[in-house]
Amino acid sequence: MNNTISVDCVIFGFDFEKLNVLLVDRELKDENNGEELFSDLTLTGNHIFENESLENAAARVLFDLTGLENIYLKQFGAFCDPGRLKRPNDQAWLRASGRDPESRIISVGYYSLLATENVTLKWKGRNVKWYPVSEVKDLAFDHMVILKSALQALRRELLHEPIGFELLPEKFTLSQLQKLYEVVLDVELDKRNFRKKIARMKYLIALDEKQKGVAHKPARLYMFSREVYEKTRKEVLDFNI
Amino acid sequence: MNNTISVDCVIFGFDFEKLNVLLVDRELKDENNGEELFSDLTLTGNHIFENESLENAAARVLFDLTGLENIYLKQFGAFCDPGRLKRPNDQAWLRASGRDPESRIISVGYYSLLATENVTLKWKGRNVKWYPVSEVKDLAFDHMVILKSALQALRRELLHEPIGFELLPEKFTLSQLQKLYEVVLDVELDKRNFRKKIARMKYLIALDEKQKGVAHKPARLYMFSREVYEKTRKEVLDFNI
DNA sequence: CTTCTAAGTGTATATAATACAATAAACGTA
DNA sequence: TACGTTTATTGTATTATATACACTTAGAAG
Repeated sequence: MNNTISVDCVIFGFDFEKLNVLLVDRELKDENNGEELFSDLTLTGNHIFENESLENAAARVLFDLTGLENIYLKQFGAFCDPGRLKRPNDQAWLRASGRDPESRIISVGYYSLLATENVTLKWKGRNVKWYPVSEVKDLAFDHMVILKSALQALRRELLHEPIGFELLPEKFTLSQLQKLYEVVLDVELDKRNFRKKIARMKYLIALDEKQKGVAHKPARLYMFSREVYEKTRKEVLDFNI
Repeated sequence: MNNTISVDCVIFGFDFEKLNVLLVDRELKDENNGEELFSDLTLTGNHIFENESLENAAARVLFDLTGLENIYLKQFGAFCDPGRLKRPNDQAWLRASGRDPESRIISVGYYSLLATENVTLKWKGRNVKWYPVSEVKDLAFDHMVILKSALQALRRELLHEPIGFELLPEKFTLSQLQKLYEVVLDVELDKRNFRKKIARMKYLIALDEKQKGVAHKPARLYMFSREVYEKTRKEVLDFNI
């Protein structure tokens, strides 16, 4: 019973319109006739090596898939699916792939945040694509449970920590930031009230720079200052029971 | 390489004065001369059985230790300590106990909440005691990291969900509830403002019953109604960035 | 009946949340 | 070059919540 622990990465990307998640189309074809045995979607995961930290394993999975390093990664839970690999589709895949059916017991979930704009993905031959989170209906194994848990954790985090910037390019407009909150939290926000609120975040730096090439009044660009954030961060203790 | 996954339970108890945690004094004596080889403190943990869910394993650890069931349990993280069992004290224990030094890689942390008043603990021969959280300075393995993480998770949770009641007996006074918040969050709260705030929680039910045997004006007793909570729970979405 | 102790309660002020609409800047096109 | 289209930007009035603060009351003990 080897390799009982894996990490699964829920890689979120924002494209200014919707929240996406990176999924692997795990299609498998018959070696003889090329017939597609089945096709389904999974999160990206991998086993952890001996003497490798969980965090490292997650970063490795992300790097292997995208070639990106120093990406925001947050652990959001450990999962064990008693019914894992028990579903017909998964069993078919097991038979076809020759994997050990008992090879995965526990998986530790990490979500990571990317601006899709920033990413030129190196797929290394795997069939990987962005899918709008709102349209993902079914995933292999218990990955749907894991995805929902990741989304819940992301929402929670977004409400209390300045992690939205991880989903945006370095320079962004306030409307883009607002849209990000609206999309992730699935709410509509008033433009003026939103700006009043974020005006209090000192770590949001207004640049002397504007959007270019847009067919309307160009928006001012802003950036996030981690330095200012670290300095002005007060111990968050709202006591809003 | 078997049994690579364990759960560790951080068992919090509240005694109306301070927050306590249940720790095992892992003292080990020489079989020949009865000399104490060392003594240190650990959280309570155990390996997970095959085909056992993480949640079940945590509940089992709690039950084995205390004889209690249906206790509030919350997963707060997965940990892997690369330096685990590398410290001199832990190595001494390893040699003395004859355990496999590689036997634990990952541990999944759960915290549980108890009113110490409610508990008559069945130690099953183990050397287990309540320790004030604020006085715990050093634990074996990476258990100090895990305890700090549990406390952080508990604080976060306490601010947003009605879990404080899990740390109180069924009937309690408002002053006890306030003290609980003060102790766990390490703040001082104004009595009147606190009561104004919790007056909004409909699931806090005032009973027609008072404290007895106290040498001052007796306080009214309250209880928590899970039913009312479930019904009146609005999707918490403060958008307090 | 006096003392001791913690329980219980209200008001004024400051801060934050919400609801709501007109003007400005860039581009494309007639 | 005037006009239409599109999104950016800004303020005020109202309501709700947060905070600061001190006296009276009920029971027990002596």
